[in-house]
Amino acid sequence: MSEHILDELSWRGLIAQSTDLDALRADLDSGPLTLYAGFDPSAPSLHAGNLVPLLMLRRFQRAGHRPLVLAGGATGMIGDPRDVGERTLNSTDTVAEWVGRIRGQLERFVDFDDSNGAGTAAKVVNNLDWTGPMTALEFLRDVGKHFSVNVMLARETVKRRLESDGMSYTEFSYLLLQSHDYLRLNRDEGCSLQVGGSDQWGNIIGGVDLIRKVDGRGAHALTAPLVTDAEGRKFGKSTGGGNVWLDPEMTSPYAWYQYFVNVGDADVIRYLRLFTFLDREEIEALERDTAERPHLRAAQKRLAEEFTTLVHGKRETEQVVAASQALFGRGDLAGLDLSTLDATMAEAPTGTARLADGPTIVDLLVVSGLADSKGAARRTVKEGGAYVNNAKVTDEGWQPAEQDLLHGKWLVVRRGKRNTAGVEVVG
RNA sequence: GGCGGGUUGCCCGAGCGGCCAAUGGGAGCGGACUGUAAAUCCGUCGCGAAAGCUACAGAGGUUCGAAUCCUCUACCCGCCA
Repeated sequence: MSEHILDELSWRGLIAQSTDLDALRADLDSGPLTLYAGFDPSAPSLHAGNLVPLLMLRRFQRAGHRPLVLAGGATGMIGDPRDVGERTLNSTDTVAEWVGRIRGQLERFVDFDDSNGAGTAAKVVNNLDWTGPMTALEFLRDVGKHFSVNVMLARETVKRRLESDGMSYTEFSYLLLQSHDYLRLNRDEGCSLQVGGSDQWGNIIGGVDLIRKVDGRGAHALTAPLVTDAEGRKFGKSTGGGNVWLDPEMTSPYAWYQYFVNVGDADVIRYLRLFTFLDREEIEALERDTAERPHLRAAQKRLAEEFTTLVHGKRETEQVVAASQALFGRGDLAGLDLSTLDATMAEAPTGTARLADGPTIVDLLVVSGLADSKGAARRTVKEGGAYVNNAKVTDEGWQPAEQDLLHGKWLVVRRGKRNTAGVEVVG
């Protein structure tokens, strides 16, 4: 008998808040239970943080339960209130396009196969399907009547917003929409557990309350902690700024891998528990490795490899691992054979330059995307952070010569310790 | 609808009509240390080689000169109706 799903979630650190866990356990044990998590299209792609609840659905599915993945076609039109301020509404077209893209990503993480007859095949739903046709009067009478403004005003986010820049009625209503989703899925799909990030707790509980008030039934809620790094910063905001996106056009697989291979020691073990399916023994072994032989970065490499495979597939992962080894290994770049070099450059960010134009190191840093402007590039050189083919360049006017080109066409340009790119020299 | 307050660089936030490309903090970036880690310390932080250009919600105006004054517009906040 394998470990109970709730026990697994517990040691992985995936349980932040919950309704009665014993009651949930009893329901889980009495057969396949239907659960859901929702994902709003607030961007054209999911980001790494979204994977915590998404993978949680997968963990439940592996344990014999049935996941519903909800794409927030309706809630995405409204916007979940956040602490910082009122959101700008996205156009209907934008939301529709983003829902489509996110839906495609969601589908990759759960299993739709029902051939084993266990009744655990996943299903994707879109809350626009039931929210869209609802009239304002229906919404106010059937949903709104069950919510107390007094209670809503007491919510942390609402309080903070009222103290700062206020909040529109639109965003204030978000809770009702999500609560209604849970009610609908409870009725139509027999869904009795909603999971999400801990910032969703209030919204989830709103649904639990609504189900009890309207249908007199109990429902469960479970949240995972928001992923932050050891400094408490919101996950995915460090390293070059910006989110780490699933869409390979927005965050290349190479960049994704690099992000996770650079995770700090203080975070890596926790991330392994949150983002991978490695078992407890394996993670504990990596924890010992990190403590005893930190310079080998075994845990970081394993995390990056596992997580990249999960998101971008095995083939792509092998390529970015090879590329990373080529660029960061101690091996001499000149010793790489052409096919390895070409393959590496296919993964790394690259730019092109013409030798005839007499590009300087400053130009190379800019065309490779390593520097945002010539001024920034010049600064990098001045600060001693510029390298070509692993050799430091200190002269702003330095220009590559024919014999600098690897295999007659590549220059490997680096800014600082860990930002590397290729420049293909033509003509 | 009335009255009052606000809108500054990635974020927060200061800013006397000239000395403001704009104080300070955070983030970011580079260096030293190490391990493509953390912490720490140092440096840096609109674009441009420079002249200069673009910037302080938007549009006009006053002035030799405006982020700073005036007018209108948009958005936000508060109080009153």
